[in-house]
Amino acid sequence: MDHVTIFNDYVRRKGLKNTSQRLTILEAFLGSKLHFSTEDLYFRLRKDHPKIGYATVHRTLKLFAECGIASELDFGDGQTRFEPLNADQHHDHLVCTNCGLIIEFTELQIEKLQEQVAAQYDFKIERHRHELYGLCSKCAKLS
Amino acid sequence: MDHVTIFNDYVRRKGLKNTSQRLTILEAFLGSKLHFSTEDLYFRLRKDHPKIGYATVHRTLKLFAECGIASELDFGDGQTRFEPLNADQHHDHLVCTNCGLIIEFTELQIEKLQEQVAAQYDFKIERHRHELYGLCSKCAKLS
DNA sequence: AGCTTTCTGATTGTCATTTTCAATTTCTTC
DNA sequence: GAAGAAATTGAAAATGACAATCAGAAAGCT
Repeated sequence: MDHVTIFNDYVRRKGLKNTSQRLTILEAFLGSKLHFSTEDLYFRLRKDHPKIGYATVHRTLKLFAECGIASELDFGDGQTRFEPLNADQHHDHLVCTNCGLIIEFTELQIEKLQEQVAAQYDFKIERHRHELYGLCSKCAKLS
Repeated sequence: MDHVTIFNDYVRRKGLKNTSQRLTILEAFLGSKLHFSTEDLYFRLRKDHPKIGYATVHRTLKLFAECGIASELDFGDGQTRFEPLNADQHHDHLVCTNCGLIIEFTELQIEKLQEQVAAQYDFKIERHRHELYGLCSKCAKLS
């Protein structure tokens, strides 16, 4: 089931409406580079769709997160970022504190160990956040 | 070396001053329950020290983080929390999304795997954030 | 004690995000 | 297709945590 279908189902189920803005934002969202902020997407949309307001972009991205096709990222710089979410493959992030580069990584061992930790405390994990902050290869060499 | 000594050394080294407010806040900080916000500590101090302002509490907690006796926690609810930091033992957190309970955990295996992931990308980790969100034992039973 | 520097606390500023609200659009039901 | 109820939009204002400002107060060196 692709992102568009999931979104449409969600809209129908919740009694929401299909608007041209939502469709436009959805397309831009899917065709976007990863890890963008509301502002990023707003300015990108502005070229072809100058009438779409910031609030609408913001509300629609929250809607995407709600229905499970986007995940919200918070790298602690005061800006929420979004990325399209694929149900089947989870990943976490390395964040360069110097140049802002973001690398995605997958480590199944860590995921398993997390589950073990949670089990130890009789805790039911809904989601997690795992980010490694530091210097990327290039920035480490410069300093 | 205890927290008070570290702080005093830092103050001396940086040419800062020892004030009664800083001492008061340091004592409250060390005697505090874990994972509190600036606001929490401010209101707690207010009972015995009504003259200490919010800004001073805020600046002093940042100072603690700077000199390494506190760590700043961000659980994504829009409030920065603080906890006294012990140099020798790192831990991460389980956060109950229902009741707000916070459990600390340590898992050396995960720390090691993190290092391996970083090495793979030639990345130099400065710090990390690892949080598991979900339902604690009690809240899982209620729902 | 005098003097320079830092600190304090009330207030104001900042900035991303969220809410408001009137006008518009969607979508069901005749 | 038109009418009406309900949701949506976009501009603007509100919110809220955090950071900065600044005049008066305190610290600490000589």
